Amino acid sequence: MEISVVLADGTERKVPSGCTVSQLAGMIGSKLAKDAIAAKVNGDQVDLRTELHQGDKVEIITPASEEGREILRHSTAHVLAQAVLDLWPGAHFAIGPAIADGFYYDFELPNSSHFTDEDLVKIEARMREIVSEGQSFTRAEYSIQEGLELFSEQPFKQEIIKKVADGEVQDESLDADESDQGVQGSSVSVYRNSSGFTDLCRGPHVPSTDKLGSFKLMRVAGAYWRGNEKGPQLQRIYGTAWESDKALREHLIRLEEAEKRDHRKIGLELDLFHFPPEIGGGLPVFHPKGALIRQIMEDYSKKEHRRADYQAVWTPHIAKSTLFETSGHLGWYKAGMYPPMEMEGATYYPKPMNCPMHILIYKSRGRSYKELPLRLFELGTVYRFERSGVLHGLARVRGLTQDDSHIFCAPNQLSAELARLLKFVISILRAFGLSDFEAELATRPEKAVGSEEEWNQATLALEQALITSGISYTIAEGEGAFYAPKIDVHLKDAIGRRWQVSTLQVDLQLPQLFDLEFVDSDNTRKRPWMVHRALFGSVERFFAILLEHYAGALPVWLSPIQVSILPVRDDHSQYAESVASELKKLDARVEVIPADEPLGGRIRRAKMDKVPYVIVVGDSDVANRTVGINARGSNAPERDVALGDFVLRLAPELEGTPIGELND
RNA sequence: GCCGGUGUGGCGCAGCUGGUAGCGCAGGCGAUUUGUAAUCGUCAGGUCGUCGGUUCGAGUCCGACCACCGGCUCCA
Repeated sequence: MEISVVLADGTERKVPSGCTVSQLAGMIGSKLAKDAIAAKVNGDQVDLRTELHQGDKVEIITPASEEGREILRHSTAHVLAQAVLDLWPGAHFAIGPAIADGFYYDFELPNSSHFTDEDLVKIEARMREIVSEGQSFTRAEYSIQEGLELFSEQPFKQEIIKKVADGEVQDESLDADESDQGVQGSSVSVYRNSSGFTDLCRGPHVPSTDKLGSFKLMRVAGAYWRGNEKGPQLQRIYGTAWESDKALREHLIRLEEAEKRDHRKIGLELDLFHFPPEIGGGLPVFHPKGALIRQIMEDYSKKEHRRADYQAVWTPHIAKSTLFETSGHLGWYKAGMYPPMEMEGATYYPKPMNCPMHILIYKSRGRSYKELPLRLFELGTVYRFERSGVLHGLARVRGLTQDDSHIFCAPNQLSAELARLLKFVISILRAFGLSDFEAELATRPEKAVGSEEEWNQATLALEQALITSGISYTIAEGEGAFYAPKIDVHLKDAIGRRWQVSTLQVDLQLPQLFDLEFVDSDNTRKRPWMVHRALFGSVERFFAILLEHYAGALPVWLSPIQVSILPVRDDHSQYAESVASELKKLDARVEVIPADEPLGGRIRRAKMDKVPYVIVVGDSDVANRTVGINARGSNAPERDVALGDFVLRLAPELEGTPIGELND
């Protein structure tokens, strides 16, 4: 008896009935048979041992593919669990999914002991033994009851099984980690190795551990069970796994490259900022070059906001508790606020957000519909009491400056305003050379103020704006701020990392809490809607993103020093100065480095400072009014370029900042 | 905040099982005047994160705290 199956390329193939995926792979080619680790049959991932049926669409999965690597990583996570359970009898294991570039597994060790870095070495050695033993992975199905018995010593596995069995959650509402764990409706699937190690798992897995091996355990970390801070804290081991040693090596090199881009490291090397412990964690000081870059960013932001009809305002850093009581911050955001200060019988708090202050400006007098949308803008510095463990260079600090604005508009203006705003966001981010965006629409969280209907209204307006703008977005259920749904704009930097930058929030609460109103054209009083928005997110975080995106080599217009001029000998310094003053006419930031050190050393230093143009001038340049140009990123100097030509070349780069695209 | 790790001159590091700190770069000074990624010499600089403890003696051992790194949770 023969059946026919359809291969990935669409061709049909006759195979004997009862044929497995693995056998099919063998018929297609011996290399494929060797490489195959799993397959996709009619869209579902399955093991190689799976029997084929008439009409099945079959796609063989090999390691060097996204799906293949995911399976490798998942299987390697199982080997990790097996190794840990071997080495720590009585250990409990929880979940162990594949993640980007690798995998992890969560454990609870006996006597609440912890893994150390040395343990990783031992575990990895044990894992390599398991791999070399070539243990097979075999799938089996059990009833819920059998599953509970099988894992009677494993409370976390039991919890996973029970949670679904009790109907407490629907399968589709499980988060990705848990839905990988092999519980579906009334049965559980488990994978058993030939050694006897058994894990709850949906699969598929590689047929045998000897398909694995290009992996490395990276680190241990604490992780809460089910992400619940109040629940038990487990010991998580992270690892990375690849289809080949070469791919593994390349990944490790990529990590090293990423490390070199770390803004904290670059900040130190380029002398931009630091975090004095004397001041306190998460509170940076900006050195002259860093402050200059900041200033350029801020100046650009201010200019563009003016062009987009925002009005600059300025507000203080602290306010009485009553303000934050009215705004609700003391009710909802107290944990994020710095502790209060008592003064003359009043209690003052450093502001965690600028909105209440901007609202007071709105309220300072009656407002007419003619003024709306009213856009108040401030580079507002706020203080947030971030928990010590979350601080991360400039990307997560306790004192930050937001390019913050609050827009007050009539309800019927909202969607046009949001669409305009998204366009503005994109134009600003693009001006900084960032172009890979994705938005997230964050909806009502569990803990929220305001009625469901209001939330729906606001969320709808945001979604409408997203659709109009054409920017791709996903919905983040329940991720909104307590007072408002929001659009968060994420961007991808040069090496593919995601950062959250801009945020747009439609707030229906604060206008009510502060009883805001405007007089409409029909002479009735109406409540405005309010939009909170920050485009950089925070100046500090955006600064960090730029440094990492450009690996410190900022575009010319953002570079603190744009041109270094190096006279070859002392007697060229007069000419060097004249070149400098020529460039300064263009507002270029120029330095002349005197010839009291050999040229090679001075060039090296300027290059390491990532100066965009290193100019060398010597005898022939003095004679002919030329320069030697070393452009950043090029290792071939250009000699004898006419000074005038260099000026023409530099001028547009100094401008750098594209004019914003907003002109409605 | 929680789990693991780290903390030696401005920066990068060495300092073995406890016997009172070294190197390179950077910095000062002097010499060198140099055509494309490190000129030579010389000088100075550290109560080894802080506080407490063990010890005849602690950078080395113990404890607490602070800061940082990697995660978790949270978030601009």
